[in-house]
Amino acid sequence: MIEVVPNPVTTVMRALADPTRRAVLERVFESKEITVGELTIGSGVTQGAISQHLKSLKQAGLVAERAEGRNVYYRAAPQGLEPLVAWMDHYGVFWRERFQNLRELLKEIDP
Amino acid sequence: MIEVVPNPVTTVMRALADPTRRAVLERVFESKEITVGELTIGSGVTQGAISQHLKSLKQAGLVAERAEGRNVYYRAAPQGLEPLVAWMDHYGVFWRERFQNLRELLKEIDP
DNA sequence: GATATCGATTAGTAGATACTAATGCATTAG
DNA sequence: CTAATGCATTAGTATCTACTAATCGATATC
Repeated sequence: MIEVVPNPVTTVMRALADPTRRAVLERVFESKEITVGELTIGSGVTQGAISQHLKSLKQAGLVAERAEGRNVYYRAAPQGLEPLVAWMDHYGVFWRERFQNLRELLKEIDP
Repeated sequence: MIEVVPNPVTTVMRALADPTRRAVLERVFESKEITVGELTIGSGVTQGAISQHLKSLKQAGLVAERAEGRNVYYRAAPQGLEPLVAWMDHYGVFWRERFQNLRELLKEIDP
């Protein structure tokens, strides 16, 4: 089954399917902004590999970038996860399972 | 970065990353129960391929099976998506984005 | 019992993908 | 101006993956 241009769900899922890449994304999510060099440290792979992963993540719409001098700062783009949320939503799993948590959360935020 | 046994998030994401396999899962989700033969029809791939995809999905905990005679009936196992939900939950994306929808949904269910 | 059907499994293959090492291009520092 | 740093990109490689075609075991049908 050929998809000439993969649909957004596929793109996002594929981006998240690799543990190294997901680890990169998680670090981006946890920091307000982070450079490629910082991401490389402790990643276990080379700087080139990190740049490649960031490219995938950017294409998937999961991160955004800002160049400043010779550094490039990456930041999270959580809207990129929307296709995934929509997919799960459609298959119903979500609300039913998380219902209780939800209710509590709503109370906390707006009692 | 080696993961001898891939963690559950990776397993689930990988299972969902392939469009053909995801299409199979979607059909399982939409039917109460469905056989391998039925899934093969209109899938665009061979019966062998479908069996292989079902194996992945089963390993990911996304489907369950029941043999009856020479047929095997597959059904959805939505709890298999829990690792994905948990992952998204942890990175916060979920609630913030869906907040409005949520609120409405809650009202409908329990006004 | 012989034959057909269902589904899993296997071997083989083409293409994808995650990585490294090397290089190139800016930008900053000396 | 020259050297060093930060990041992207490229070419090359090993491994993984999605598929087919073929086969096998089990169950059902004739």
